[in-house]
Amino acid sequence: MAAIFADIADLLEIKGENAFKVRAYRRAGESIGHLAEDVAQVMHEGRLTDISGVGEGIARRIQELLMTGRLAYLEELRAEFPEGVRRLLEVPGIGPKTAGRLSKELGIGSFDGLETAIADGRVAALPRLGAKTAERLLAAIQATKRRDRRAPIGLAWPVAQELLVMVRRLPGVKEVSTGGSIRRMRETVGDVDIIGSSEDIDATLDAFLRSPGVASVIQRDTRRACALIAGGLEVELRLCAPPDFGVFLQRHTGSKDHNALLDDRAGEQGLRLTEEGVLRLSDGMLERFSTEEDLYRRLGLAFIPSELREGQGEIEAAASGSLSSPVKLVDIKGNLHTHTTWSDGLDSIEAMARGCQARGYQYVAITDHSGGLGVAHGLSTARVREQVAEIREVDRRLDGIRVLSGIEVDIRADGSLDLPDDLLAELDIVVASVHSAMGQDEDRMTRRLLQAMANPNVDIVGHPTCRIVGGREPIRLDLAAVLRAAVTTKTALEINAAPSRLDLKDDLVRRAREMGVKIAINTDAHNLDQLDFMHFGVAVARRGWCGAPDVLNAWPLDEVLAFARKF
DNA sequence: GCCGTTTTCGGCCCGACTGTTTTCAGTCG
Repeated sequence: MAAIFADIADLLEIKGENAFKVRAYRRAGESIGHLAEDVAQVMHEGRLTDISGVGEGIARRIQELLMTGRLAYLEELRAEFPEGVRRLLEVPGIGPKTAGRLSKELGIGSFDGLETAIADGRVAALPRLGAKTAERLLAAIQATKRRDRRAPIGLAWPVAQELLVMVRRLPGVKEVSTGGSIRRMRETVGDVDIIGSSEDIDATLDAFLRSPGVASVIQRDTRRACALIAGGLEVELRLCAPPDFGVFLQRHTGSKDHNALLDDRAGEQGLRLTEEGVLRLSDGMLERFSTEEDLYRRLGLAFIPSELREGQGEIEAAASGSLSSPVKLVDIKGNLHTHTTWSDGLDSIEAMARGCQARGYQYVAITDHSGGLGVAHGLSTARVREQVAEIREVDRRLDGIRVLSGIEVDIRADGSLDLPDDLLAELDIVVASVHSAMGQDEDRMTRRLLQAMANPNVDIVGHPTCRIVGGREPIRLDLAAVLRAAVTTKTALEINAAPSRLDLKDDLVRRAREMGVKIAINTDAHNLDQLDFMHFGVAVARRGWCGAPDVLNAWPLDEVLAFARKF
């Protein structure tokens, strides 16, 4: 439904409709996409217009969609343009106006059609579109065609950390931070934004563009440099004067929605936010802020952590003082999903346990695969018992960390588990996960998960939706039913911190949390290095508004074990 | 099309850049 409203917004924009009407549809779509509950439920309870950005008109559209599965309005809009116009918007340099003219005047609705029209000169002949623009568009189409999709955070984040170190050493630099979507820890990023302050902006930008990591320069402005770095990631460095860093960083962290709402709030207070500072409309004075904390305070708000800045109620919460502190990496006391050489991991039980100890954890559960997963050398009943003996032995030998016995037991296609109940009952922690028959329909898949959760030995559902970021769609689930069952059966749902999974994803985490579901943030590490994935999972939990009390492995060990016993 | 302890009508973020113009429309972030 969110995609449908985004579709409508694009088409209205191409059509040249009132820009605010366009924005209304777009905002409504985003609200629905982030909704923490089922839209149908909201409709049945007559609360559609409670959704921010949804009024009478859009509520009617939602209703039509839910009742009939279709939307006449969208179909009419689509009929006005060649199919595929929206794709033209993906080409940098083509906005709604150009897309509208290309489709209306030349009947273009595809990249290929546009390429042909550029080649035979029809594009350059349009008023206000010269030969130079046509040439630029041709290059842009070709780039778009072979463009890699957004970079996964797992790839971009380490690069950003290296860039921060590099930029910090450049001449003139005072402060440096990531900005944009990478600072908000979205699961994918379009580019890596680095935001800094410098006493000599020109010199810093020059030095940046000359540094060895920079492969080619895309653009250089007075306060901004954009470059491709080795590996193909695009990096944008933006700089301001040191006294303005707070406002500058805030502006360039976004999100767009968050900033727009913050602008509204500033407007209500007779202020206007700019890149340089806060403009008092009463006397035209500019207030400058070197820290974000001071800026938010000036607007009467508690500080809003960057991961929460998506325009999804965080400003209201910060205003009313109800924004609770999100969980931090240092709150994490253990890791409840790890693999070793006993199944498909690369390091021993002892090595993984020591690795967790080195990361400051108080406990770790060793959870290798069960037998059904042939490819992963899953453990049979006999091998589980052998492994438990070794786990107990390592636990005795190591001081300062508790090593728990566990398993990642496979949930079979029929919902039964891959190991007998009496064996599972002997283990400290049981993670149950789906690894096969992922194409099942919603009904069957939901029953499969509910059956697994109903088993009192199951403590955590691993990677609950089985999605792969940029790779595999999530399994089909009645999520509301799964969340309800998680509460009643005292089963935690996992945030799998592996950056390729990040499953549950942020908006589902928020929904789960609101229903009182406990979350376990686990690395699912298959080697020592992957133990460092934890912070990605913590970021997802923060984006899902989880505090430490919501996170099972932020609890002391005795409470975790009590939860697992389901008292 | 949405929204409201300044408003139920009149607002809704904005500055920089680019190419095509000769003062500005369109795109981008």
